[in-house]
Amino acid sequence: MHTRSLQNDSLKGRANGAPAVNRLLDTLPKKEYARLLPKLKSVNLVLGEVLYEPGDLIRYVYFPNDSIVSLISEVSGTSWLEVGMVGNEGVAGLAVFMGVSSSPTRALVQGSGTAMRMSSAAVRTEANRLGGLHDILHRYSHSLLAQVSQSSVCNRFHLVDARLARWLLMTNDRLGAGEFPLTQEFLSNMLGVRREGVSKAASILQAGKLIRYSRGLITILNRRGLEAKSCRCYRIIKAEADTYLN
Amino acid sequence: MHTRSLQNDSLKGRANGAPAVNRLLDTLPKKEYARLLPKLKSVNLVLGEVLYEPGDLIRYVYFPNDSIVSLISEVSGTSWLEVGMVGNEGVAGLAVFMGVSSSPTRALVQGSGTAMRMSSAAVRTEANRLGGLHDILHRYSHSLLAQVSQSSVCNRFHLVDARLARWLLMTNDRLGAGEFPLTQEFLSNMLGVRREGVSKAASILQAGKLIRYSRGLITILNRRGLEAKSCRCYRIIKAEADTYLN
DNA sequence: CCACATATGTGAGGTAACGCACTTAAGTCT
DNA sequence: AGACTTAAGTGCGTTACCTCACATATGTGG
Repeated sequence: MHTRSLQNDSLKGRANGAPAVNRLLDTLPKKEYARLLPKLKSVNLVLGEVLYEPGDLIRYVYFPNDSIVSLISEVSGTSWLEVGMVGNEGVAGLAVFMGVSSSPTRALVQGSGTAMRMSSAAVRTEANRLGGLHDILHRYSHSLLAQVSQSSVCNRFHLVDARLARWLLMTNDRLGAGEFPLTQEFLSNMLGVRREGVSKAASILQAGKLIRYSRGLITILNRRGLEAKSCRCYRIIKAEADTYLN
Repeated sequence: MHTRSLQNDSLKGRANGAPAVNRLLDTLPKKEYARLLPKLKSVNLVLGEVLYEPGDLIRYVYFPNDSIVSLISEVSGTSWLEVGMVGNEGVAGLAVFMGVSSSPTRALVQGSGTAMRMSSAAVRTEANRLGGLHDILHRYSHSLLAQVSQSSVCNRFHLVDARLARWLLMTNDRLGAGEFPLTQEFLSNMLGVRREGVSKAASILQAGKLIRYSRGLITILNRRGLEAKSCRCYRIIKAEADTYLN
């Protein structure tokens, strides 16, 4: 739809100079990681890029470092909703590990950055080998299911400004940066509300000095405040994502 | 909350005399099934029974035959929402297979019937053995994630009567029976709407001669009509659940 | 600098669902 | 039979969000 080319300032606003690494891969024993390394390739993901469409053969699986991938579902051709968010705590393309070659959701790059890419064939091989990667992918699967479940509840019950706050916090956690390019139009597809609804919600957050935004660039001014404004879902999802990594 | 004891007429209204079996276990090669059999025990699940609470240690994993288990999430102490439904196409307690000992959702028996029960310890052993069960549980994980994702979208966008129609169809598919005991109060917790909302939606369906209900007993009168009334989400979820079983 | 595209703000009218307070109906218990 | 409990229907004011139709910015390219 709008896979528009976007700014190449993906590193702008990075919180610190430390290179972000995929935390899931980072849990692996050195030996196992060394074995996987030849199969991993670092790639740049750009905002708006589609990694795979629903039903498409998934060619690669992506372990984000400082990028973010949104898993989104379509409804009736016009509306969209993000059902899951994947950052350095996880992997996009889990279906392949599960022995399925496609996914019913679309994987859309929602935050520019780098990711480690592995071919689906290599992932399938790894899926048939017990060990560290196998185990951590299992635990991540559970974590992702928990995230999607909690988001489902959140999308059903909570007000748009609270959900926007949660979403910004989750993005901030994964992107590392406190400033990122995102239009309200884009956000409306993530939250499953009209653009005008995002406008209103964003105004509320800006009025509270929690964020600042202008023409597709959002800056987080007050994380604490955002956490207070967001629903408990943020903490619940974060807790689940943090603990599975041990 | 209301774990009220319920009627023992769980077999009433069964569509046909054929004993329902868990389709997931049914895909296993005879040899593997024979190996698992000693670890499986047939148990009766009764409407309202809680198999595990959020955070609880999960002791057993359940492969429903003709029973149904709802996975539900709590919001702010008062509201509930079903995030997933498990029948003979799946298993309740997948977290154990994923190497996690508890789940953030509550597993509530939503349709009485039998299930095959396996201890968590046995499941953990099986999880570390590649083979048929391992593979099918992988594919089921993907299917469940798809279901939860699609439900999330559905809960966000679709009208209560369409969602009720979908829910009744999904229950009908899993329970086999065209008649089942369920109060509107119970349904309101599944759909995440007020009891009055269920009352209104159910009236609409009854006015269209699609269902009949009275004091906690619902009868499906016109499946075709229900399918027309429900949103496309029903077909999408069903397709995903049917194909993963090959 | 000016046209133009894109991003955002706003207001009016509509609606599905909520919250609340009831009533009505259908079983159950003694 | 009568009291009681539980299930379900109804009406009303409120609300968050939607739909639609604009107005107003803020960049960008010729």
